[in-house]
Amino acid sequence: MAVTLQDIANNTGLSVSTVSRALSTEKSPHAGEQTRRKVFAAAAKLGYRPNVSARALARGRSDNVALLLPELDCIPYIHQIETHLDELGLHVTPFASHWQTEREAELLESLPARMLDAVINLHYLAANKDVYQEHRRRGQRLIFRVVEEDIEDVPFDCIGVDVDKGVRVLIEHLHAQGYRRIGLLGGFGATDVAAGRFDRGHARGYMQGHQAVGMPVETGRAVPCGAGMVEAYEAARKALASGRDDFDAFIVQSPDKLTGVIKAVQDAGLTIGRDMGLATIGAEDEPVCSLYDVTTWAQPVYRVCKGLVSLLKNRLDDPEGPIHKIYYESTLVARSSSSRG
Amino acid sequence: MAVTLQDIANNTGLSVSTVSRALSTEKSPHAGEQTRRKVFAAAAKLGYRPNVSARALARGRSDNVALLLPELDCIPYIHQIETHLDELGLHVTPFASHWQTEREAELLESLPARMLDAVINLHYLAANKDVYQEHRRRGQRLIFRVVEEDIEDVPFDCIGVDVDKGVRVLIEHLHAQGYRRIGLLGGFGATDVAAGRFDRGHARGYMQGHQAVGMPVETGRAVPCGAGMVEAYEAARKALASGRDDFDAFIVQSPDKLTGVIKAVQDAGLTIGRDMGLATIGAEDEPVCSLYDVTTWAQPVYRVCKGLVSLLKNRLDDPEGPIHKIYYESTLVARSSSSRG
DNA sequence: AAATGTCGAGCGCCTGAGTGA
DNA sequence: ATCACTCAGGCGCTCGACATT
Repeated sequence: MAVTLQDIANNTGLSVSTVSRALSTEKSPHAGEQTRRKVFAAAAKLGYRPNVSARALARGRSDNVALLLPELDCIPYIHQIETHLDELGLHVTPFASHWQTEREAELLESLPARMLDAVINLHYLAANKDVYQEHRRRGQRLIFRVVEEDIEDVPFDCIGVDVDKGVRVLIEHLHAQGYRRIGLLGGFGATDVAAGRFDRGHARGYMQGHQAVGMPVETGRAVPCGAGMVEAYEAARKALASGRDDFDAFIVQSPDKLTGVIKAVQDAGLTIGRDMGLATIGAEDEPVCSLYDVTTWAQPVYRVCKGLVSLLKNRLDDPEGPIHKIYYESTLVARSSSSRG
Repeated sequence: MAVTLQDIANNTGLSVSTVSRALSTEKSPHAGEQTRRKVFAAAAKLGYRPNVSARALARGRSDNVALLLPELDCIPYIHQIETHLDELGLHVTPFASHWQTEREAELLESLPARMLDAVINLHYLAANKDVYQEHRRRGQRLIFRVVEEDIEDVPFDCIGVDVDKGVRVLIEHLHAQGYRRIGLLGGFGATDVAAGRFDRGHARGYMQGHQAVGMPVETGRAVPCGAGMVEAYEAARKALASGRDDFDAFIVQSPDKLTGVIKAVQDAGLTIGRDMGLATIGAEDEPVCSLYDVTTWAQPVYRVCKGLVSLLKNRLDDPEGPIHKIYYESTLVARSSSSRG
C-alpha cells in the first residue's frame, strides 16, 4: 500500500538506487541537481515516507534511542530529551521499568533486537551494574543519569546529580533558620535512615548534614512511606500525631509526596514556615513548589537533559572514545516554607 | 553482533527456514518435536532475540500499536493499555501531540512508515476528522476515546466517555446541596462558556445543568485558564478577589488544576464545602481527589482502557467488520467538598 | 579525473512451493 | 496421502563496486 522507492523510480524513470541516493543527504555519490529535483517532486507528489524497518535493517541502526525510566512520570525529562534528540534527527522511545531491577534488565535485554542506537537511562542502578557492563560489551551505548551513587564509581558515560548533597544543604539551611528536629520523609533515604544505614543517597546526606551543624542523628526522625501523595499524607499525619514535638521540619523526598505532607501539616493546625519547616528535592520549575512556596533543592533538569544528549552524541560519534562524566550542581531555592521570618 | 536465525541454523545443522518454523507458534508446517526441542535449546543457549525490524519488514506488520496522547501525563491510561496489549502480544509506543491538531495529523502521517498495526487515539479531535478518514482509507486501524463529541457523530471504532453529562450531573448535585453560583474553571469548556458557545463538551453540560435545575447561565461564571496548577491558582484567586459573592462553588476541569483552586479557596479564608463547593471531573482513583476529599465525576479508566483494547482486537481480527461503539458511564463520587452538612 | 547514474548483494526474517521419506 | 524439512524469493532500503558521460 505504502509508497516505496520503487514507485518513485517508476514514476521518474530512474533506478531505485539512484532515487535512494538522491533522497539521502549523504555526500559521496552525489546525485545531479536535476535528478534531485525530479525525485523530490515525485516523492512529494506520491507522499513517500521511508519505511523505518527496512531502513533500520539495511543500515544496522534505527536512529532511535531508548529512554529508560523508573516511572512514566518523569515528564519534563522525556519532553526535554525528545526535543534535543529531535535536533540530531533521532527519535526517542520511552520504556518504564517501574522501579524493578529485574524488569530493567529484561528491557535492556530486549533492546538490541529493536536495533536501538543507544540507551539513555535516567536512573543508574548499582544493582544492575553487571548487566550494564554486559550490554556495553555487546556494543550497546549506554548513557546514565546518576542519582544515588558517586559518579566516580560509575564506569559509564554519565551525568551526576547531587541529590545526597541536597539533603545536607537543606539540613544546614533549615538549621540556620532555627529548625532543630528535622524529619526525612519518603524514598529510599527514609528507609535507610530508619534502618540505621547511612552509606548512600539521601541517608548519607542526612547524616552529613547533621554532622555539619553538630546535631545528633535520630533514626526515629525518618518517616518511610510508599509512593504517592495519599501515602505521604498518612505517614506525615501519623508522625505529627504520635508526638508533635518530635518534628519541627520535614525534608520531603519528592514534590509528589509534598502535596500530602502539606495537607497533613495544615490539618494538624500548624502553619508552614512558622511552626513547621518544609523543604523538598526535585526538578526545577516544579509547580507544587512554586504554588506552595516551598524551599527546594532544585535539579537543573534542562541542563541535565542537554548534557545527556551531548554525551550521547559524543558516544555515537566516537564509540571507542574515553568515558565522559559531568557533574551538575543543583540550586537551593529558599522560599517561605523554610523561613521563620 | 546479535544472534540470528542463521546462527541457530549453523548450531543445530538445520536450515534457517526450519528454525524459523520451529520457533514460530503457528501451526501449518509443524516442526517435529525433536527439532523443536533442539532449536529452542540452541536459541536459549545463544540468547536469540528475533530482530523486530526484519520481522516487521517480512510480515508487513510490527505487533506494535501507537498510542496517541494529547499530553504525556495520561499515565494511568498508558499503563493500563500497555498491560492489556501485552496480553495480546502487542507492544505500545506512545506519541504526544501536545494538544496541537497539526502535530497530531503529522504524527498520523508518520505512522504507516513505522509499520504500526493500529493507532489508539486517546482524544478524538473533530477538527482532524478528515485526516482520520484519509488514514483509514489507507488501511490504518484507528480506535478512539471520545470526550468532547457525541459518539453518534464519530464514524470510527470508539469508546465514549460522558464528560459533558458530568458537568450537568455535578451542577444538579451542587444545586441540590444548596449551591447557586457555580463557576466552571479551566479547559475548553470555560473558554466556550465565556464566549457564549454551548454546543459541545463541558459548555453544553454547563448549559444543560442550569436548565435542569432552572437556573440562568451566567457567562461571567466561566473562569478560563491555562494548563497547570499555578495558572489555575491565579485564575481562581482573581475570580474570588474580584467579587467573592459571584461564586459559591467551582467545577474544576481537571484534578491538576484542582490543586491550585484548593489553595486559592483556602487563601481566601474560605472553608471548602461550607463556604465554597468544589467538584471536578477526572479519572477514577485520582490521588488529589481522595486526599482533599473532592467530589468527582469519575471516569472509569480501567474499563475504558479494557474497552479500547478489545475494540482494537476486534478490528485487527476483522479489518472489514462493522464499526463498534461503546459508551461508558462515569460515576458521581460525592464527597465532603460539596456537602454543606 | 571527476561527476552522475546503475547493478546487485544483502540486512534478518517469513512463507509458498517443492523435495524426499 | 501425511509428515518433516529445505529452497528460494521477497519485504524496502542502503551502499560498495562498477559503467557511462
